[in-house]
Amino acid sequence: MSNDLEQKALASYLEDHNLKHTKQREAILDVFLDIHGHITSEALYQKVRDNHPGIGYTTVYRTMKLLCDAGLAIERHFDDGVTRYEIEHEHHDHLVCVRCGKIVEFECQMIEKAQDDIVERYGFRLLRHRHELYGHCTDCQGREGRS
Amino acid sequence: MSNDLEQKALASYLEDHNLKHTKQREAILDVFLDIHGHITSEALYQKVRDNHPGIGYTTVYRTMKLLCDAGLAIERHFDDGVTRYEIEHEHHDHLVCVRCGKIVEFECQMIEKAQDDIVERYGFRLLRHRHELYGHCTDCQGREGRS
DNA sequence: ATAGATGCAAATGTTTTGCAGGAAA
DNA sequence: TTTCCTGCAAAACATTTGCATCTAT
Repeated sequence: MSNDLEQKALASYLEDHNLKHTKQREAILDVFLDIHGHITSEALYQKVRDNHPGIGYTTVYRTMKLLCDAGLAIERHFDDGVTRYEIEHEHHDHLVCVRCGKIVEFECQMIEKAQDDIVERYGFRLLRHRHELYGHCTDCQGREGRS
Repeated sequence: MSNDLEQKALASYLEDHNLKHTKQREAILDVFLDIHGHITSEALYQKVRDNHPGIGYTTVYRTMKLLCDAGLAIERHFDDGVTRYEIEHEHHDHLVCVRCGKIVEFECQMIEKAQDDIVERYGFRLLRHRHELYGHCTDCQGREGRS
């Protein structure tokens, strides 16, 4: 098992919450961790089935929600109505190529700071934000087509 | 008719595109313009029905898409999976209260500039962006509850 | 007369839920 | 042996589409 640390984190989350450690949960976490990047529910389900044919769609959905609660995954929603998951790591936002679907992560202190100022100006208490830039990546510029 | 300017814009858009000017389209635009703010498809449909009981859900959806194409409305998607529409006006982003649903518009040159820098750094060509800050508004801070 | 619009019902696509059977503690 | 999980099928939910009918031009 190559993702030992995360498997342990999952195990202790399950234990703490009186949930059960099942082979499905272990398998889904394992497949998910090997992806790196931003995977859709559908694609993740397919990958899971490759190695574990018995696992159902429902279990993948439920398990990914569990992994989010456990702090191992993050759910993302870009502009195409499909849920994507990524491995939880330090905060960042996204650049999305609307032609090839490439997703690049970025991080900008100046923007974070500006957000804080805005939130303060309006008297809000900030919980989270969502900042996505949509455009064409280097490879896709000059191309006519779509997707 | 209080929204004369926009009705004329609609009329000329329809004419230019060989589409027909119907009482439904006129009525929906009129109701929409009187809203100000960010209205969901559902709420808009209800409002439309108040004054025009015959109009169907489908027509509201189709007409709002038309109004977007005509540059009179903008479609927004926040984090709750429901489409909202607002009157097209100068560019801005949004602050959303996750308790009461209040939506506040903001605009920040510094952020816009920072975005351009990021996009350039990654070689992207920017088409649009989406920037939403989620939190609790002044009125909702200190409240326990939800929604 | 005819291209285009409407409204209903049915379809869609994604995610969630009910439930009976199955596995972990 | 009880509690929690699983997988299937069905439901949910917001939106879209097919189609027969109707209407603006």
